[in-house]
Amino acid sequence: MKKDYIFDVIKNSPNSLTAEEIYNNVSQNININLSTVYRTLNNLVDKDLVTKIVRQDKISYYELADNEHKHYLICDKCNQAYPTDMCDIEKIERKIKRETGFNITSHTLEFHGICPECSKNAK
Amino acid sequence: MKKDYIFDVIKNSPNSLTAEEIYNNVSQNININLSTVYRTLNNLVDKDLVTKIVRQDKISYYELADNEHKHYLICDKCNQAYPTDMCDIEKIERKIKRETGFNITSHTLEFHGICPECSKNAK
DNA sequence: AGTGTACTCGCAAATGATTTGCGTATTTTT
DNA sequence: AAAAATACGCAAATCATTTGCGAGTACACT
Repeated sequence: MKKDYIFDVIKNSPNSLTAEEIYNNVSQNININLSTVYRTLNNLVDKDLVTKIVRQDKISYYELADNEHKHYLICDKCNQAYPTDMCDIEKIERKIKRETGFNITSHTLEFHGICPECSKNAK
Repeated sequence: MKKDYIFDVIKNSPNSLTAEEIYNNVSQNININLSTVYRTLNNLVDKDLVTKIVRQDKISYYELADNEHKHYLICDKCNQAYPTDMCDIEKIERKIKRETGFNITSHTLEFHGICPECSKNAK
């Protein structure tokens, strides 16, 4: 099953990948079609094995699902996403709920900037 | 100039609008083409007169630019975006910078849930 | 008024990520 | 092994957005 190849790539990647990156990677080993990658990815997401992340650039990124609540530091130079678990938004959420009555179920947070690596290279 | 019609719609709208909503609105008064709307919108964004907001649904929303730093409470029922200025992320940003060296220049934050209105209607 | 330059627009076609229909293969169930 | 269910490739469809091009319009300078 090609699903296994796709899932393996995701499991072995330290960072989130686009469907195309996954496709390129898997293609090195077997014949596969991009639509199969997308279909499989949606499948894995439905089964909560993989998390789909929609970033501001309108491209979706996929990574191994884990229960940790994470956010990303996205470097505007190299476009890499670095996960961080620092997130004290719960307080803000409580405050909003208290003051507006809006019942928050989730949030997305994305930081943009320049990663240490790119800062270094810029010099 | 059709730009004025477009800018007017944005100015007079209490909430952010999609390109299509703007197109529909302007179309009631004058003949206009969707591509003109998009072109004009990009123009206004470049001039910092209008802010473009990319939401998780991959559709862009446009609203009058103001210098206030805002975030949105997005209702998953009615899909309306309610701005909020509650945002204490600066602390988190400082912490991240201190601990990772990542130089953050901006962030995006989006809350999802059910707005009071929809909560009420659900009953 | 005449000419040149620069926008402004409409239209149709292109884009690019993602999805879908459909027919064929492959696997799983009985 | 036959039937039922999935998986897959391929080509075409989607959908928001962009772009090329050609015509129309405005402004500037002589």
